[in-house]
Amino acid sequence: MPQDHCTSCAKPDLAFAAHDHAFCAADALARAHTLMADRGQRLTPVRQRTLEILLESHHALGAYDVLARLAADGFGNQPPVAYRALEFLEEQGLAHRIRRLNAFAACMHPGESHSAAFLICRLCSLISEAPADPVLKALATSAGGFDIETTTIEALGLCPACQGHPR
Amino acid sequence: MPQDHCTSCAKPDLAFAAHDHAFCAADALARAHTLMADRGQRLTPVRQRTLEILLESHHALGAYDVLARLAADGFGNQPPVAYRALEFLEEQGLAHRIRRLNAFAACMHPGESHSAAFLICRLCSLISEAPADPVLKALATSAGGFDIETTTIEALGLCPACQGHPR
DNA sequence: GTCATATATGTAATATTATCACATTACAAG
DNA sequence: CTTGTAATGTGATAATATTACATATATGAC
Repeated sequence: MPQDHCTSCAKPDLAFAAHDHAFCAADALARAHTLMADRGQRLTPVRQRTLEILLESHHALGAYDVLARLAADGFGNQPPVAYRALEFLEEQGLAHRIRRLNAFAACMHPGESHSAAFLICRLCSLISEAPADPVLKALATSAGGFDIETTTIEALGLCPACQGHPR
Repeated sequence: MPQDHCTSCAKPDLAFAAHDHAFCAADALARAHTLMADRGQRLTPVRQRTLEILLESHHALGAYDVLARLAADGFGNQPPVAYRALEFLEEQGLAHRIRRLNAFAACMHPGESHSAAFLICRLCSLISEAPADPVLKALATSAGGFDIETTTIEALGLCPACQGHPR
Protein backbone atom coordinates (compact mmCIF):
# COMPACT_ATOMS: atom_id res chain seq x y z
CA MET A 1 0.00 0.00 0.00
CA PRO A 2 2.04 2.90 -1.24
CA GLN A 3 1.02 5.98 0.68
CA ASP A 4 2.13 9.55 0.44
CA HIS A 5 0.47 12.80 1.21
CA CYS A 6 0.24 16.12 -0.39
CA THR A 7 2.65 18.18 1.58
CA SER A 8 5.07 16.44 -0.74
CA CYS A 9 3.12 17.64 -3.77
CA ALA A 10 6.04 19.83 -4.69
CA LYS A 11 7.70 16.77 -6.14
CA PRO A 12 7.68 17.16 -9.90
CA ASP A 13 5.77 14.00 -10.59
CA LEU A 14 3.57 13.60 -7.58
CA ALA A 15 0.47 13.04 -9.64
CA PHE A 16 2.20 10.14 -11.34
CA ALA A 17 3.27 8.51 -8.08
CA ALA A 18 1.04 6.39 -5.90
CA HIS A 19 -0.35 8.51 -3.11
CA ASP A 20 -3.26 8.87 -0.73
CA HIS A 21 -5.45 10.83 -3.06
CA ALA A 22 -8.31 11.30 -0.63
CA PHE A 23 -5.92 13.17 1.60
CA CYS A 24 -4.44 14.98 -1.37
CA ALA A 25 -7.83 16.30 -2.44
CA ALA A 26 -9.03 17.11 1.06
CA ASP A 27 -5.85 19.03 1.70
CA ALA A 28 -6.20 21.10 -1.45
CA LEU A 29 -9.83 21.84 -0.64
CA ALA A 30 -8.97 22.92 2.88
CA ARG A 31 -6.25 25.17 1.58
CA ALA A 32 -8.67 26.65 -0.88
CA HIS A 33 -11.08 27.54 1.91
CA THR A 34 -8.35 29.23 3.89
CA LEU A 35 -7.12 31.16 0.91
CA MET A 36 -10.56 32.39 -0.04
CA ALA A 37 -11.25 33.49 3.51
CA ASP A 38 -7.94 35.37 3.60
CA ARG A 39 -8.72 37.11 0.36
CA GLY A 40 -12.33 37.88 1.16
CA GLN A 41 -13.46 35.82 -1.80
CA ARG A 42 -16.51 33.59 -1.74
CA LEU A 43 -16.17 29.90 -2.39
CA THR A 44 -19.87 29.50 -3.16
CA PRO A 45 -21.59 26.10 -3.55
CA VAL A 46 -21.13 25.88 -7.33
CA ARG A 47 -17.54 26.97 -7.04
CA GLN A 48 -16.73 24.58 -4.26
CA ARG A 49 -18.47 21.72 -6.01
CA THR A 50 -16.59 22.51 -9.21
CA LEU A 51 -13.33 22.43 -7.33
CA GLU A 52 -14.27 19.14 -5.68
CA ILE A 53 -15.06 17.64 -9.06
CA LEU A 54 -11.70 18.70 -10.44
CA LEU A 55 -9.98 17.41 -7.34
CA GLU A 56 -11.35 13.90 -7.77
CA SER A 57 -8.39 12.97 -9.91
CA HIS A 58 -5.26 14.30 -11.49
CA HIS A 59 -6.97 14.42 -14.85
CA ALA A 60 -8.20 17.45 -16.72
CA LEU A 61 -11.92 17.78 -17.32
CA GLY A 62 -13.63 19.61 -20.14
CA ALA A 63 -16.03 22.38 -19.23
CA TYR A 64 -18.93 20.28 -20.47
CA ASP A 65 -17.91 17.32 -18.35
CA VAL A 66 -17.88 19.58 -15.34
CA LEU A 67 -21.19 21.05 -16.41
CA ALA A 68 -22.84 17.64 -16.61
CA ARG A 69 -21.66 16.82 -13.11
CA LEU A 70 -22.88 20.15 -11.77
CA ALA A 71 -26.25 19.75 -13.46
CA ALA A 72 -26.58 16.28 -11.95
CA ASP A 73 -25.98 17.90 -8.57
CA GLY A 74 -28.86 20.31 -9.08
CA PHE A 75 -26.99 23.34 -10.37
CA GLY A 76 -27.82 25.04 -13.65
CA ASN A 77 -27.08 23.14 -16.82
CA GLN A 78 -26.10 25.91 -19.19
CA PRO A 79 -22.46 26.36 -20.20
CA PRO A 80 -21.90 29.63 -18.34
CA VAL A 81 -22.53 27.83 -15.06
CA ALA A 82 -19.42 25.75 -15.60
CA TYR A 83 -17.35 28.39 -17.34
CA ARG A 84 -17.97 30.97 -14.65
CA ALA A 85 -17.02 28.66 -11.84
CA LEU A 86 -13.94 27.50 -13.70
CA GLU A 87 -12.94 31.04 -14.53
CA PHE A 88 -13.25 32.03 -10.90
CA LEU A 89 -11.14 29.10 -9.77
CA GLU A 90 -8.54 29.93 -12.34
CA GLU A 91 -8.39 33.59 -11.34
CA GLN A 92 -7.91 32.53 -7.75
CA GLY A 93 -5.21 30.06 -8.66
CA LEU A 94 -7.27 27.09 -7.50
CA ALA A 95 -7.49 25.55 -10.95
CA HIS A 96 -5.63 25.73 -14.20
CA ARG A 97 -6.65 25.70 -17.79
CA ILE A 98 -4.81 23.09 -19.84
CA ARG A 99 -4.83 24.65 -23.28
CA ARG A 100 -3.53 21.63 -25.06
CA LEU A 101 -6.63 19.73 -23.95
CA ASN A 102 -9.19 22.53 -23.79
CA ALA A 103 -9.76 21.36 -20.28
CA PHE A 104 -9.27 22.26 -16.65
CA ALA A 105 -7.42 20.70 -13.73
CA ALA A 106 -7.34 21.48 -10.03
CA CYS A 107 -4.28 23.25 -8.76
CA MET A 108 -2.33 20.97 -6.48
CA HIS A 109 -0.52 23.63 -4.54
CA PRO A 110 -2.77 26.67 -4.38
CA GLY A 111 -1.48 29.84 -2.85
CA GLU A 112 2.01 29.32 -4.16
CA SER A 113 3.27 30.66 -7.47
CA HIS A 114 0.53 31.63 -9.88
CA SER A 115 2.32 30.28 -12.90
CA ALA A 116 2.85 26.62 -13.46
CA ALA A 117 4.31 24.13 -15.89
CA PHE A 118 2.24 21.09 -16.74
CA LEU A 119 3.23 17.59 -17.67
CA ILE A 120 0.53 15.73 -19.56
CA CYS A 121 0.86 12.00 -20.09
CA ARG A 122 -0.28 11.07 -23.56
CA LEU A 123 -1.20 7.54 -22.46
CA CYS A 124 -2.83 7.77 -19.06
CA SER A 125 -3.79 11.48 -19.34
CA LEU A 126 -2.58 12.17 -15.85
CA ILE A 127 -1.51 15.75 -15.27
CA SER A 128 1.22 16.95 -13.01
CA GLU A 129 2.59 20.36 -12.15
CA ALA A 130 6.32 20.71 -12.47
CA PRO A 131 8.43 23.40 -10.80
CA ALA A 132 7.88 26.38 -13.03
CA ASP A 133 10.31 28.91 -11.65
CA PRO A 134 13.44 27.81 -13.54
CA VAL A 135 11.39 27.57 -16.71
CA LEU A 136 9.91 31.01 -16.18
CA LYS A 137 13.35 32.44 -15.57
CA ALA A 138 14.68 30.96 -18.78
CA LEU A 139 11.64 32.20 -20.66
CA ALA A 140 12.03 35.71 -19.27
CA THR A 141 15.63 35.74 -20.42
CA SER A 142 14.72 34.48 -23.88
CA ALA A 143 12.00 37.09 -24.09
CA GLY A 144 14.44 40.01 -24.14
CA GLY A 145 12.58 43.31 -23.96
CA PHE A 146 9.17 41.66 -24.00
CA ASP A 147 7.29 42.08 -20.73
CA ILE A 148 5.74 38.75 -19.79
CA GLU A 149 2.47 38.87 -17.89
CA THR A 150 1.11 35.33 -18.07
CA THR A 151 2.45 32.08 -19.44
CA THR A 152 1.27 28.79 -20.82
CA ILE A 153 3.80 26.04 -20.33
CA GLU A 154 2.75 22.50 -21.12
CA ALA A 155 4.64 19.37 -22.01
CA LEU A 156 3.07 16.34 -23.63
CA GLY A 157 4.83 13.03 -23.27
CA LEU A 158 5.03 9.88 -21.20
CA CYS A 159 4.90 9.71 -17.44
CA PRO A 160 7.33 7.38 -15.68
CA ALA A 161 4.74 4.61 -15.32
CA CYS A 162 3.70 4.68 -18.97
CA GLN A 163 7.24 4.61 -20.32
CA GLY A 164 7.44 0.88 -19.67
CA HIS A 165 4.48 0.13 -21.87
CA PRO A 166 5.51 0.57 -25.50
CA ARG A 167 3.14 1.96 -28.13
CA MET B 1 13.78 53.58 -43.22
CA PRO B 2 14.64 50.87 -40.74
CA GLN B 3 15.61 47.78 -42.66
CA ASP B 4 16.56 44.37 -41.49
CA HIS B 5 16.26 40.97 -43.02
CA CYS B 6 15.28 37.61 -41.84
CA THR B 7 18.60 35.90 -41.45
CA SER B 8 18.55 37.93 -38.25
CA CYS B 9 15.23 36.42 -37.32
CA ALA B 10 16.93 34.58 -34.52
CA LYS B 11 16.74 37.77 -32.50
CA PRO B 12 14.14 37.24 -29.80
CA ASP B 13 11.93 40.11 -30.79
CA LEU B 14 12.38 40.37 -34.50
CA ALA B 15 8.69 40.42 -35.17
CA PHE B 16 8.37 43.43 -32.89
CA ALA B 17 11.13 45.36 -34.60
CA ALA B 18 10.78 47.30 -37.82
CA HIS B 19 11.98 45.16 -40.69
CA ASP B 20 11.57 44.54 -44.38
CA HIS B 21 8.65 42.22 -44.11
CA ALA B 22 8.33 41.53 -47.81
CA PHE B 23 11.81 40.09 -47.69
CA CYS B 24 11.07 38.32 -44.43
CA ALA B 25 8.07 36.55 -45.92
CA ALA B 26 9.71 35.76 -49.24
CA ASP B 27 12.67 34.30 -47.44
CA ALA B 28 10.53 32.05 -45.27
CA LEU B 29 8.58 30.88 -48.30
CA ALA B 30 11.74 30.10 -50.23
CA ARG B 31 13.10 28.16 -47.31
CA ALA B 32 9.85 26.26 -47.09
CA HIS B 33 10.15 25.21 -50.74
CA THR B 34 13.69 24.00 -50.22
CA LEU B 35 12.77 22.09 -47.11
CA MET B 36 9.81 20.37 -48.72
CA ALA B 37 11.90 19.39 -51.71
CA ASP B 38 14.55 17.95 -49.42
CA ARG B 39 12.00 15.96 -47.52
CA GLY B 40 10.07 14.77 -50.54
CA GLN B 41 6.96 16.53 -49.29
CA ARG B 42 4.54 18.33 -51.55
CA LEU B 43 3.86 22.01 -51.02
CA THR B 44 0.64 21.89 -53.02
CA PRO B 45 -1.29 25.01 -54.08
CA VAL B 46 -3.60 25.10 -51.03
CA ARG B 47 -0.70 24.49 -48.73
CA GLN B 48 1.50 27.10 -50.30
CA ARG B 49 -1.30 29.63 -50.37
CA THR B 50 -2.06 28.91 -46.74
CA LEU B 51 1.55 29.50 -45.85
CA GLU B 52 1.60 32.74 -47.85
CA ILE B 53 -1.48 33.94 -46.02
CA LEU B 54 0.11 33.24 -42.67
CA LEU B 55 3.30 34.91 -43.79
CA GLU B 56 1.58 38.18 -44.59
CA SER B 57 2.11 39.37 -41.06
CA HIS B 58 3.44 38.35 -37.69
CA HIS B 59 -0.07 37.85 -36.44
CA ALA B 60 -1.86 34.61 -35.77
CA LEU B 61 -4.89 33.77 -37.88
CA GLY B 62 -7.82 31.59 -36.92
CA ALA B 63 -8.55 28.58 -39.11
CA TYR B 64 -11.74 30.22 -40.30
CA ASP B 65 -9.94 33.41 -41.27
CA VAL B 66 -7.55 31.33 -43.32
CA LEU B 67 -10.47 29.40 -44.77
CA ALA B 68 -12.23 32.57 -45.90
CA ARG B 69 -9.08 33.69 -47.67
CA LEU B 70 -8.60 30.32 -49.33
CA ALA B 71 -12.21 30.20 -50.44
CA ALA B 72 -11.85 33.68 -51.93
CA ASP B 73 -8.89 32.33 -53.88
CA GLY B 74 -10.99 29.55 -55.35
CA PHE B 75 -10.17 26.73 -53.00
CA GLY B 76 -12.81 24.78 -51.12
CA ASN B 77 -14.68 26.55 -48.41
CA GLN B 78 -15.28 23.81 -45.89
CA PRO B 79 -13.32 23.77 -42.62
CA PRO B 80 -11.24 20.68 -43.43
CA VAL B 81 -9.65 22.57 -46.30
CA ALA B 82 -8.04 24.99 -43.89
CA TYR B 83 -7.44 22.56 -41.07
CA ARG B 84 -5.72 20.06 -43.31
CA ALA B 85 -3.39 22.61 -44.81
CA LEU B 86 -2.62 24.08 -41.40
CA GLU B 87 -2.03 20.65 -39.94
CA PHE B 88 0.38 19.82 -42.73
CA LEU B 89 2.29 23.05 -42.25
CA GLU B 90 2.49 22.43 -38.54
CA GLU B 91 3.75 18.88 -38.99
CA GLN B 92 6.42 20.18 -41.32
CA GLY B 93 7.42 22.92 -38.92
CA LEU B 94 6.35 25.66 -41.32
CA ALA B 95 3.65 26.97 -39.05
CA HIS B 96 2.77 26.87 -35.40
CA ARG B 97 -0.43 26.58 -33.51
CA ILE B 98 -0.84 29.28 -30.90
CA ARG B 99 -3.02 27.56 -28.34
CA ARG B 100 -3.69 30.64 -26.31
CA LEU B 101 -5.39 32.17 -29.34
CA ASN B 102 -6.77 29.08 -31.07
CA ALA B 103 -4.90 30.35 -34.07
CA PHE B 104 -1.96 29.72 -36.33
CA ALA B 105 1.17 31.63 -37.23
CA ALA B 106 3.86 31.06 -39.82
CA CYS B 107 7.17 29.78 -38.55
CA MET B 108 9.84 32.40 -38.99
CA HIS B 109 12.80 30.07 -39.00
CA PRO B 110 11.68 26.81 -40.51
CA GLY B 111 14.05 23.91 -40.58
CA GLU B 112 15.60 24.82 -37.26
CA SER B 113 14.41 23.49 -33.92
CA HIS B 114 10.94 22.03 -34.00
CA SER B 115 9.95 23.44 -30.65
CA ALA B 116 9.47 27.11 -30.06
CA ALA B 117 8.52 29.62 -27.42
CA PHE B 118 6.07 32.33 -28.40
CA LEU B 119 5.69 35.87 -27.21
CA ILE B 120 2.23 37.27 -27.80
CA CYS B 121 1.62 40.98 -27.38
CA ARG B 122 -1.69 41.58 -25.70
CA LEU B 123 -2.05 45.00 -27.29
CA CYS B 124 -0.84 44.75 -30.87
CA SER B 125 -1.26 40.95 -31.15
CA LEU B 126 2.11 40.58 -32.80
CA ILE B 127 3.73 37.20 -32.30
CA SER B 128 7.40 36.48 -31.99
CA GLU B 129 9.39 33.32 -31.51
CA ALA B 130 11.88 33.43 -28.69
CA PRO B 131 14.88 31.13 -28.31
CA ALA B 132 13.33 27.99 -26.91
CA ASP B 133 16.34 25.86 -26.11
CA PRO B 134 17.14 27.27 -22.66
CA VAL B 135 13.46 27.07 -21.78
CA LEU B 136 13.20 23.50 -23.00
CA LYS B 137 16.26 22.56 -21.00
CA ALA B 138 14.81 24.03 -17.84
CA LEU B 139 11.52 22.31 -18.51
CA ALA B 140 13.19 18.95 -19.07
CA THR B 141 14.98 19.33 -15.76
CA SER B 142 11.79 20.27 -13.94
CA ALA B 143 10.04 17.34 -15.51
CA GLY B 144 12.13 14.75 -13.70
CA GLY B 145 11.32 11.25 -14.91
CA PHE B 146 8.65 12.44 -17.31
CA ASP B 147 9.62 11.98 -20.94
CA ILE B 148 8.73 15.13 -22.87
CA GLU B 149 7.71 14.70 -26.50
CA THR B 150 6.18 18.01 -27.48
CA THR B 151 5.77 21.33 -25.72
CA THR B 152 3.55 24.36 -25.70
CA ILE B 153 5.36 27.44 -24.46
CA GLU B 154 3.62 30.77 -24.80
CA ALA B 155 3.94 34.07 -23.01
CA LEU B 156 1.33 36.78 -23.08
CA GLY B 157 2.41 40.31 -22.29
CA LEU B 158 3.57 43.56 -23.81
CA CYS B 159 6.04 43.90 -26.62
CA PRO B 160 8.70 46.61 -26.36
CA ALA B 161 6.74 49.03 -28.55
CA CYS B 162 3.49 48.64 -26.61
CA GLN B 163 5.09 49.10 -23.21
CA GLY B 164 5.20 52.85 -23.71
CA HIS B 165 1.47 53.11 -24.21
CA PRO B 166 -0.21 52.65 -20.84
CA ARG B 167 -3.52 50.84 -20.44
C1' DG C 1 -33.88 44.37 10.69
C1' DT C 2 -34.52 46.49 5.98
C1' DC C 3 -33.02 48.62 2.18
C1' DA C 4 -29.88 49.52 -1.59
C1' DT C 5 -26.09 47.85 -3.93
C1' DA C 6 -23.03 44.73 -5.71
C1' DT C 7 -22.19 40.01 -6.64
C1' DA C 8 -23.51 35.66 -8.16
C1' DT C 9 -26.58 32.48 -10.63
C1' DG C 10 -30.08 30.75 -14.11
C1' DT C 11 -31.31 30.39 -18.79
C1' DA C 12 -31.78 30.93 -23.83
C1' DA C 13 -29.62 31.79 -27.76
C1' DT C 14 -25.69 31.90 -30.57
C1' DA C 15 -20.82 32.17 -31.89
C1' DT C 16 -16.50 29.92 -32.60
C1' DT C 17 -13.48 26.15 -33.20
C1' DA C 18 -12.79 21.44 -34.77
C1' DT C 19 -13.75 16.70 -36.60
C1' DC C 20 -15.94 12.86 -39.22
C1' DA C 21 -17.33 10.46 -43.26
C1' DC C 22 -17.27 9.75 -47.81
C1' DA C 23 -16.98 10.96 -52.79
C1' DT C 24 -13.72 12.69 -56.20
C1' DT C 25 -9.51 14.12 -58.19
C1' DA C 26 -4.55 14.46 -58.98
C1' DC C 27 -0.02 12.31 -58.57
C1' DA C 28 3.91 9.05 -58.93
C1' DA C 29 5.69 4.43 -59.66
C1' DG C 30 5.85 0.71 -62.33
C1' DC D 1 -1.59 3.64 -69.38
C1' DT D 2 -2.86 1.65 -65.18
C1' DT D 3 -2.86 1.22 -60.52
C1' DG D 4 -2.22 2.41 -55.74
C1' DT D 5 -1.59 6.40 -52.71
C1' DA D 6 -2.03 10.93 -51.32
C1' DA D 7 -4.63 15.14 -51.53
C1' DT D 8 -8.87 17.71 -52.08
C1' DG D 9 -13.97 18.84 -52.12
C1' DT D 10 -18.15 18.75 -49.66
C1' DG D 11 -21.87 18.06 -46.32
C1' DA D 12 -22.91 17.18 -41.88
C1' DT D 13 -22.06 17.48 -37.11
C1' DA D 14 -19.44 17.67 -32.78
C1' DA D 15 -17.10 20.18 -29.22
C1' DT D 16 -15.88 24.38 -27.08
C1' DA D 17 -17.00 29.07 -25.66
C1' DT D 18 -19.49 33.62 -25.32
C1' DT D 19 -23.28 37.11 -25.19
C1' DA D 20 -27.27 38.99 -23.27
C1' DC D 21 -30.48 39.49 -20.05
C1' DA D 22 -33.48 38.07 -16.19
C1' DT D 23 -33.47 36.52 -11.35
C1' DA D 24 -31.79 35.68 -7.00
C1' DT D 25 -28.66 36.04 -3.12
C1' DA D 26 -25.30 38.04 -0.14
C1' DT D 27 -23.23 42.27 2.04
C1' DG D 28 -22.78 46.71 4.03
C1' DA D 29 -25.11 51.20 5.33
C1' DC D 30 -28.37 52.91 7.93
